[in-house]
Amino acid sequence: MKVKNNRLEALRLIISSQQLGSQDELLIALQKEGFKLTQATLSRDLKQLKVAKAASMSGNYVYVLPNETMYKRVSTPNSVREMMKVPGFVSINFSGNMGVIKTRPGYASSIAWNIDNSDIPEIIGTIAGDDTIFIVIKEGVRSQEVIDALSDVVPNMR
Amino acid sequence: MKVKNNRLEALRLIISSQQLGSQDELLIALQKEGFKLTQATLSRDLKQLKVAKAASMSGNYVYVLPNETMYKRVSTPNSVREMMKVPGFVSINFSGNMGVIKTRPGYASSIAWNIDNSDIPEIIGTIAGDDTIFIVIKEGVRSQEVIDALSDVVPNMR
DNA sequence: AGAATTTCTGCAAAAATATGCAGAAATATT
DNA sequence: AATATTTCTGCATATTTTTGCAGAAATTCT
Repeated sequence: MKVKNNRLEALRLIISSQQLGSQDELLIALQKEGFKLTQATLSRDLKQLKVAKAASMSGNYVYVLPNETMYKRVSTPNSVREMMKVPGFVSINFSGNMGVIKTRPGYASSIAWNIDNSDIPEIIGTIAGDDTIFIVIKEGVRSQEVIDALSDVVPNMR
Repeated sequence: MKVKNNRLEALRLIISSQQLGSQDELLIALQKEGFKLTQATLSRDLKQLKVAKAASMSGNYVYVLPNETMYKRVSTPNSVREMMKVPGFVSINFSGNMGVIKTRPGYASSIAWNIDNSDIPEIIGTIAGDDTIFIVIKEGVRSQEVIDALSDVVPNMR
């Protein structure tokens, strides 16, 4: 849907450049750009973009774009959490039979080496760049199984 | 003021370890810790801590702690697009949930950087060699949607 | 193309959040 | 210690945000 995507993109641009503090303000800014929508739709757009509202230095509220960091949680009994403790590890996400690990710059190949040399049957192979690792997962294996296997097998991952 | 500072600290801890989605939930968590306060006060505490509420991956809302990055603003609304004006794009093709971008030699990492930093929700990660970029596409997203999103940030895409 | 299915959106109402005000509590001043 | 000053908080209410629902628009399937 072309219109909506454009609108989301515009919204992102608006938020990344201006300090607006209510949905009404955002709404007006969007309408100034030629988009026609209600506050309800805007609320949904914001939810989809994961835009957050926080207090600013100046004592007002501002809408802010999301980033990795803000979703980090500590001490949850989740194995992904455990993996966060690996030096350089940033995040892991899945799509279909692929997994993508994000690392701090320079860490990808070292982490990928650990994975390769752990003989995890759920993983067919990996390829590493500087801060990203691609993982190809065996057909029919669920992502949670991969996460479990990774946090179990890979040495010094926790 | 001892009590308030302790409360703010506790609030921070709670938010950094749990995923709570409304002030009432936070309120309950705080009360479980022995703090006595109303929603109004909590609202003020959150404002002071600059805690933000954003959508989570799971479709709910979560309160998140602030970080530097989220207050960054760019000078002109179009600067993102400006930054993307990098020559070198050659072609793009898809297979399953993967995309492959061919570039002129040496341009891949620069274009991939632009893609990564434009926060395109349809793309969960990229990896770049010298003249090739691999892209992993979010589950359920069609290739045309990716092209649409990319054409905003990669010049000469179509 | 036409039907079936999915996504999107406005409306209206519910739910959640922010805030003016006045008194309470804490801190500073004399 | 008493008084003045600043900070904090609850109450009640205004404001803002979210959402169920039903129809519209778009997309996918036959």
